[in-house]
Amino acid sequence: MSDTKKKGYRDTLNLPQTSFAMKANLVQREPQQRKAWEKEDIYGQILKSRQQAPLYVLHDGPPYANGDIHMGHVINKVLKDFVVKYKTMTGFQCPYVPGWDCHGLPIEVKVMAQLGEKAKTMSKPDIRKECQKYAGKYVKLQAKQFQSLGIFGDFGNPYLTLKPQYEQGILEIFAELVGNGLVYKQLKPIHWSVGCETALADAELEYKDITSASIYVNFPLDEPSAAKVREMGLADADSKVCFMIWTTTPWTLAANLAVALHPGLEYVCLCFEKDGQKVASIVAQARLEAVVAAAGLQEGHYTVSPSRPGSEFQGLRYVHPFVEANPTDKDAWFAINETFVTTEDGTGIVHIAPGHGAEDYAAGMNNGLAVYSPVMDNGCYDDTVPGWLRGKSVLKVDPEVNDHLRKIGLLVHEDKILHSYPHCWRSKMPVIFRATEQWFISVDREIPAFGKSLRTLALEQIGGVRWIPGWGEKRIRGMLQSRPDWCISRQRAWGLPIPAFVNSEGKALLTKESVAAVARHIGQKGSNSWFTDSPRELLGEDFVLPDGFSSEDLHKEENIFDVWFESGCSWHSVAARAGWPIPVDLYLEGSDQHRGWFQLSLLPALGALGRAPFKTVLTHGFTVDDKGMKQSKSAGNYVSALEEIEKYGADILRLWVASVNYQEDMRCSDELIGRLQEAYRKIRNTLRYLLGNVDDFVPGEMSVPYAEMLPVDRWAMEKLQALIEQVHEAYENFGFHRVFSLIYNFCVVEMSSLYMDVLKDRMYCDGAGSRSRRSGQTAMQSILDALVRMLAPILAHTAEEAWAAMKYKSQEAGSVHTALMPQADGSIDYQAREAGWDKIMTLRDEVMRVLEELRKAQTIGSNQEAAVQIVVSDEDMLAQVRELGNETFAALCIVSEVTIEKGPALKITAGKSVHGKCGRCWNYWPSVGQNPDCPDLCSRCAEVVRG
RNA sequence: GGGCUCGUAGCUCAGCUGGCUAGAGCGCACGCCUGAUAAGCGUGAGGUCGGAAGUUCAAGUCUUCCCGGGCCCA
Repeated sequence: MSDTKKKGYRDTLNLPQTSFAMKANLVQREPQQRKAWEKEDIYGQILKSRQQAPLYVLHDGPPYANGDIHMGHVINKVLKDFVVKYKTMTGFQCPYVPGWDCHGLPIEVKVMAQLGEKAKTMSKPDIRKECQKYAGKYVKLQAKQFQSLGIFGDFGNPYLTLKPQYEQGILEIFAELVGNGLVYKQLKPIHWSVGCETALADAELEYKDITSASIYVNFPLDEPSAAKVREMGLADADSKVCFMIWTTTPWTLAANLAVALHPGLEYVCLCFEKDGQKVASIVAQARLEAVVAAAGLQEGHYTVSPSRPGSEFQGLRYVHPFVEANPTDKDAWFAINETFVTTEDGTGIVHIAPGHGAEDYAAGMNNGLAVYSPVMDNGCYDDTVPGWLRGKSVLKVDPEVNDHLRKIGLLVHEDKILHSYPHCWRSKMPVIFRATEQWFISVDREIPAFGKSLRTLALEQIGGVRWIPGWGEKRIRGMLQSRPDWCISRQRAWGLPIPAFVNSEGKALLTKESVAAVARHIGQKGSNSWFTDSPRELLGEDFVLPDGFSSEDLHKEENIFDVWFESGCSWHSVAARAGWPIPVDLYLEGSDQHRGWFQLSLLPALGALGRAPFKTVLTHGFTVDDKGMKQSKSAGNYVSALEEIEKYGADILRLWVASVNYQEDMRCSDELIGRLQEAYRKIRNTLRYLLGNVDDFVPGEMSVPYAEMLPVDRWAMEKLQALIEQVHEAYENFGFHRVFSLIYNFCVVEMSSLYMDVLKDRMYCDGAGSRSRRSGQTAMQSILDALVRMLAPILAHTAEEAWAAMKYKSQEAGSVHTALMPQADGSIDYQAREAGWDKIMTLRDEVMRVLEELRKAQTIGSNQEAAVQIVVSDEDMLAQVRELGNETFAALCIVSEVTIEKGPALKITAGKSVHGKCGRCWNYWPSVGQNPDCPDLCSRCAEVVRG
């Protein structure tokens, strides 16, 4: 056998040819691509190319500058990148300035730990410098990691909350809030971290289950009050009358100033004997059973008095169990009425310590109590408590308090309770409620300029924001309705100082003008200058001090802002400063930010401008493991983002992000991500096949107009138009997983298994320049060109690679990312032919089933060996196939021959073709052997080979 | 404990305002091809739509309860 014979006619075929490799090699190839992008400043180029275009601003929420990036970051940043790249490709100028949250406890705690003992001898500015170094390190690290995902943005000039200009922006907004009367200082119980010695924001709390003491305590009434209760007929003359309270925080009893009863609930005296003494404990009737059970009282060993409403007990006085003299300058130790008292647990009588609880505080305000908090920063009692408690840590003192109560006979019952309790996110220690002087932003004070409170404004304005998904509005509304005033002060070093001064009388200086003055100074010299410069320098020489203040008697406070206030001003410090209109177009973060950044950006913007900072808020869910459970390093079901990127490449991760519905929890594991490789390969091979078949095609001069294309090519064009429209709609609605499934299904179903397979004969075997081949190439070129552009936002690297491999493109664009999205060709009415094609495809499916039978019987191997006879009853189907023509339908089924006739029922029979096999195209056609010059070829191939 | 939210084949998703025997792709099984070849094609098997009750002529689709996730809070 000669060499040519062995090779057959292979060399005479138009086989696919392309530089676009089948093997992606993403891990090697992608970094090169990114280097090229960086070299040509792709981000700058894109913006330049859109200078005159309308603006679309996605304002980045700043991640915390700490640690490596994780899957949460990947999802968030990749989704943002989808939006930015897509919007860019629809003709918008779409800047993306990434940012980092740089101040705050996590960094300070880490740095302090690193410094160890050394920290004690260091000044605040020196510690802050260490923190700054630390933040800078992680900004660089994360920026690099984000970019390794193929994200475009102004990474050379990100926004950092520690930059002087950013800080100035925060203070400018703060000045507005001060000017609008929203900022006040007050002694108020707040969550206090004993471990970190600072106030904590709600967002800094973690809830954990712990076991606490659960105690029932008798508070004996003083004699006149006890007499009144006896007069009410509730207690015998010889019994000790008490209020029975229940608490899970015995240490707060030292700060007790009152007990609260519900005015509308019925109360009774539970009379029993304790330590030989007759006791009459007042408790809510509804809690009687529970209290009896807790106290372990046996049937017959107690009696219950008639009931009286809580309102009748108001004003009755009691003796504090162990504090001898009222430590406050206001009245204390009497019964008050409060409607927050419930009968869900306890005794229906609530011990009130206004310095140690939110409701207690409110109750204290209502009833003229002092805000008494005998606990120091370190969580130990101060000197105003009884001697046996002084200096002791409130976190450890509960057993002692209980013992003491037991000794003096007032402890009715002691138990343990397992409940969820707030802990400090950094020190992991239980948090206490403690009254301290803090700065607050009021959500209920009316703002004169707007005639409404922040809360009212917020509730109004969120209706005008587009929330995706829609329930986001419900969620934030609920939070806004119930949120307390915003405690914005922290007692730490690493942050932006609250620019308040005090004089030696304790009077605070904090006005719109003073804040604005300090803002200018800090904008120039950074926030470290607060610690190094004098008040006069900070305010500026020309600042006129208000009455009652002098430069000589002016001291700087050392509170810093809650970091949420800092990031909550980014719309001003970043977007407004860049000249972008507020509200910006889009905020896009995890759904936890309804409480965090969304809400805490909304409030400053409303307080300063009276309007929301965003038009649209899009949220995504969180990654869970493959069983739907929360991921954690300790549970071992944690997926490392960096490892995944390194293992599969960025485009696989991007494709994974696109493939899942981000509005819900996203199941994530190495295996799940790995599976996307297969989808990727299918898409890549589709592009490769199309590229390979249009390699010799010059659009324009070789193009065949749609109307003159072969039917199957028109079908492909029609499918493409439908795809373009659907993909467009999906992108516009941020439905990336719909984009993915549309494109992926198109590649698998319409292209790979049908169109590309069917067209092989024509593309490979027809004359290279034949009209029929050009018809197919015209369609393929359009499909390729559109597909690459539609994929670009998702497969950022691969689309660029394919774009580069395309010899001809529809647009003059060096990078696919500067190109525009394809638009459906309005002249192609893809819906008109749909029903007809459905019939044809249904018939094709039937043929496939019959052929499969033949294959099973080993009558044929490939479809080309078969000849098919079809009897059709459906008139419409018959008409459709006739219109298409037998030969075309045969080609569509990739069989050699088809006959079709009308009959009573659908019947398909098939067998091995009786004709000879063409040595070139492998079809079994009647024309094989008819040409004596080429006895082993069909007439078509003979013609092509002879040229 | 409260607010919001999710639960359709092994996986990722469709199933609009309730209406034929619940769909797709992947994966899987079994074949085919060897001129897209660490590719390509075909056929097939997989679901009591988390569970229970109810409304209705009719429920994956509405109501209630329960179970199990997630985020946020207490």
